[in-house]
Amino acid sequence: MSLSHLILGLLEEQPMTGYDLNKAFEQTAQHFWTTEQSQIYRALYRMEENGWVNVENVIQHENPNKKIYHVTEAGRDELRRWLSRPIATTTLREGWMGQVYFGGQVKNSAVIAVLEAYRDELLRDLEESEAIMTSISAAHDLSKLPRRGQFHLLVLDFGIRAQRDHIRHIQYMIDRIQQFPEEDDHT
Amino acid sequence: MSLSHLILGLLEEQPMTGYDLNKAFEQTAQHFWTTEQSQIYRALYRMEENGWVNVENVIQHENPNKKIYHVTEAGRDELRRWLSRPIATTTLREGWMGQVYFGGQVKNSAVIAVLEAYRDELLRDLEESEAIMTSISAAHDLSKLPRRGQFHLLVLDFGIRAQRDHIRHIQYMIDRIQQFPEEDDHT
DNA sequence: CTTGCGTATATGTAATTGCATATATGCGAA
DNA sequence: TTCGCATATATGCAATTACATATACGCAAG
Repeated sequence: MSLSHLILGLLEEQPMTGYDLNKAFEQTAQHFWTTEQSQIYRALYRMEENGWVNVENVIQHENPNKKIYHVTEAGRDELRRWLSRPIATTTLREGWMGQVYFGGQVKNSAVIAVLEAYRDELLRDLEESEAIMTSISAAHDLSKLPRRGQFHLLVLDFGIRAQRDHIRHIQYMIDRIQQFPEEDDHT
Repeated sequence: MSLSHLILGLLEEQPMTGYDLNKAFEQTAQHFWTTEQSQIYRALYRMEENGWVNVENVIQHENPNKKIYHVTEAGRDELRRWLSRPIATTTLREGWMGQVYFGGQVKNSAVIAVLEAYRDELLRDLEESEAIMTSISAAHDLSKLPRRGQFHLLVLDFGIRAQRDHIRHIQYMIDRIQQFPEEDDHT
């Protein structure tokens, strides 16, 4: 259950509410983890049960009351344990590769169309990431970022590099498929 | 529920049993999809309910009886629909990136150790894939593979290229982290 | 004065998953 | 003859997920 760990990481940097966490996932962590808003609240509930976080109730007047979550000592321990744990081999679930793998069952042009649309979508994502990177570079002296920020930026940088390669490889596949026969040669 | 579609793809190429499908996933499809044996049987049950497949009961004497699954016309339709469907944006769940993202909360050496172990594991996987590719190249005249096989090989090739880049990027991160300060500079 | 938006937390529910376990056959090795 | 292995199918169960929906406050625009 890694969602709890990611939340732990975010809360350790800055105590916040479920609502804030959701925004953080949409913005900051979007490059490696997507989740539903409802999962965040359920995870926070479990984490509180585990004693990883505790709640500060804040009464507000201009907005609904809110609950700010703080990491406990036990939570910090768990976070550090997770951070040093060998990376769990992610369960591979790349359905799109299946769509190429079985491409022999439709026309080349169908596979190519699917891959081109995918490539274009990835390109849009890439441009977004690059824009974020550009705006960070403009706003900060990168060499003077706090240590924490250097790790954040490293992940963003990795994401951009990986995405570029990924797009390149998709294009490579498109080019290759263009040379595939439409039907088997039965000579 | 993409598992059913992958099963559909495999069965369309060759009718087989749940047991065979499990082996196919372990061997052939390992590069883009991992699943539990139990999920395969449950998926087959659902697919039968949907009318995507039907069952041929085979009585055996040297081994337990088995059920060979065949794709129906409805299943073929569904398969072709899936193959031409826009690629669903995979839910990102790269927990390991979180381990780097929050690396500021442990020592550089801890993050590096985690990444080095990950890199080595990826290298072992890569070598396996390359060995498979080599043995296929040795056994077949690649230019004379049936169309279906060309798609299979393309995916394997893509997997190898992506894996190589991935390892390269992991190494890049390691090199970068080696230059990170151990603590923030409070001058 | 009512409609929509941003803030804020939460539940309902069906599907799906991971992981463990049960069951059964026949073969070959110790 | 007993043990393990490959073959073969299946269930139990808790955890987790996706997706939809409910609730509620205060502000600003029309």
